[in-house]
Amino acid sequence: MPKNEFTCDCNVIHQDVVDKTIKDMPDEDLFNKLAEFFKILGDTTRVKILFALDQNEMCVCDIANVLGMSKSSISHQLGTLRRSGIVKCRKSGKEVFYMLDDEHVQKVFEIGSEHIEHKK
Amino acid sequence: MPKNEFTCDCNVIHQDVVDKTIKDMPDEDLFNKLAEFFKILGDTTRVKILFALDQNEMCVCDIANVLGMSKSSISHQLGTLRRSGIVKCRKSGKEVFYMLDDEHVQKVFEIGSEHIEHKK
DNA sequence: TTGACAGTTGAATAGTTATTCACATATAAT
DNA sequence: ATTATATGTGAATAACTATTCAACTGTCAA
Repeated sequence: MPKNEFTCDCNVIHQDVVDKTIKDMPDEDLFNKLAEFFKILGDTTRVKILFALDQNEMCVCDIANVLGMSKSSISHQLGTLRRSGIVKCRKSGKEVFYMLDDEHVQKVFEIGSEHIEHKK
Repeated sequence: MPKNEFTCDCNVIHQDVVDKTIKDMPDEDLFNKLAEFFKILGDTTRVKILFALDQNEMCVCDIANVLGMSKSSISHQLGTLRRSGIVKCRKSGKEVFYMLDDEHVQKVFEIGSEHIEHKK
């Protein structure tokens, strides 16, 4: 069994499994995008915002009040969520209404909740 | 409309929506656990490990070879995944085989992939 | 036009975290 | 016993990020 000295610091122990797994691994790009998506969901504030927006579209001040946080903080997070295509917004006078823009978020939340319930 | 000066820095604009949303918000604890779960999935290395383990149980060296990373780094990440109840392991001589311990991970991956495909 | 307010944004700070390094432990083989 | 190897782990570093702060834009009303 050859040592992969250029990629890692140990021998391949189960060559067949390693080869087959490497062959079946998707592109780096997919892994990066998947991780990015979950990273966005991996923050308590953003999870709360998304949960709230799943019930009603809301303006920044409303969300700030629901979460008990500053407008600025909420606005920063909404920017992050918008840039990643998870929420979208609609302007109306001085207010900006945010809403979900991704039906997958609800599903992922459901399954995440199942995971939590299961691990109790 | 009263100013919530102790919780945020702005007025409530849509009192009805805010009240209803606050009433329907789950416990802080659920949000924290959800965010924790997604945070675990929000790292390229861990996503790759989980994808690999979804195909075969593998020892640390195998995973290190598949990902082209150091044993130590992989071991640290496996520890994180194990502590969060997403993978489990089985010892066999000098080797430790890791495998998935959560059927929700596959489902969440599927939906995450759909999200990515959808956003192209 | 002036003031008030909704929202945005860049910089700074504080906290978190992934990887590396060095070392420790455990098991198997000689 | 000794050596080699498989894995684990604490500390350190570097990179990343959430929130705050201060300033700014845009819109409405007086």
